Amino acid sequence: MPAAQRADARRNYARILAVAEEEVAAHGADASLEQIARTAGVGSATVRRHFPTRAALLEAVFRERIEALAARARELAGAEDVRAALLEWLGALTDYSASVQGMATAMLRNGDLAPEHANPCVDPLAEAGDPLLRRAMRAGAVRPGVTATDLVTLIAGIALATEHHPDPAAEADRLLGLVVAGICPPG
Amino acid sequence: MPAAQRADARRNYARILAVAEEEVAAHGADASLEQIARTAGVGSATVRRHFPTRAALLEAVFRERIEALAARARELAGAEDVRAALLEWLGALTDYSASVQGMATAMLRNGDLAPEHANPCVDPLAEAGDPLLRRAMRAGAVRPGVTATDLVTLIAGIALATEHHPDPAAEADRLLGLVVAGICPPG
DNA sequence: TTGCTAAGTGGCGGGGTCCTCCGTATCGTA
DNA sequence: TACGATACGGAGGACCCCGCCACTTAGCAA
Repeated sequence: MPAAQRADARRNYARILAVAEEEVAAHGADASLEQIARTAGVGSATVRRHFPTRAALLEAVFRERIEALAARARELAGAEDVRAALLEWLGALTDYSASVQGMATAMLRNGDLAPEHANPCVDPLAEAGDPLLRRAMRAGAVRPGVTATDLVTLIAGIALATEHHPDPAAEADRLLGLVVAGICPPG
Repeated sequence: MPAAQRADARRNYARILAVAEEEVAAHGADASLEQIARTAGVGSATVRRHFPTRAALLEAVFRERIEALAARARELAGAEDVRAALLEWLGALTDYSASVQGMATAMLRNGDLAPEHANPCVDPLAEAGDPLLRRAMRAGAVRPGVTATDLVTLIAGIALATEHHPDPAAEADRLLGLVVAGICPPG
């Protein structure tokens, strides 16, 4: 039995995904599925067959990048300076979320109606960042009560909030700095 | 010369605005203009005539509330404890942004294509919060480099990021707490 | 090589939205 | 009351999402 999909199906999947990447990069998370189908040279039904929901497509589009960010977190988990390691990772996450169209939206828009049921974008990132965060907390470099999901959520929020800024990445970085340091000083 | 609009125009404006408030409260910032027109018993062109863009409609919908929040800021500007005053205002802003559908979106989606050209929702809030912030900074209660626009933007981002949470207002408050205190402790 | 079968495809139609145009009804005034 | 400017609303075009269904084609088996 052919457990795997047919060859043409796999080919179409790849074509659609490639086109979707460009289209999302150009028009954000609200890119037209119809347009993607047209550019990929397939019927719109075929797009829907491979990606039942818009969230599924966005997840696929950003999967590689998310995996790369997760890998970066694992690398940094062995760094000497735990605080610097965490901050570097947060910075990388912020840069990417703020500079790539649709990324932040994909993280925050819970495609399915599940209230908090494993967001396929936030979850892997939070899971990958968790060890980094725990190490930093154990070293006293992070205030207690903070979770990895909090950090990812905050960064996604910052990215969304700076989307219309002239230089989103720079502004997002600046805001991240404020959040890390806190609005109110030590005293 | 009738500088003012006609009586029926004023009536329609009010009807549309009232319906829009309900509709936005129910379906968020993406509420259907067509549906609003239908419920208000007017043609869709009439809606567009009074509110040329969706942003204009959202601004009108939230105008009163924004004004109320600005008034609260002016009240608090005379409070004894400057730090507490600022925090209370930020809390009020967060509560409202996170618990009312469409508010955060209205603040962040720059309707017109102007890059940073006076957002009619963020601007009045930032302006109203500015004295509060300045007083707090002068008293050393707030880290330098923070602007009122930063605060409003951050809160809007938090509100958007917690939109799909079971209890958005509570979660937003918690995240605001993290941001105020900072991720990294005093050391 | 040649059928055969089921996986895969794509076009079509329905329902919805946004937006613009333009003939018409209505208000306020002379 | 009659007129002119103001405001209205429906029609129509463009786009989009979505589900259905008849058709094509890949891949296995004889």
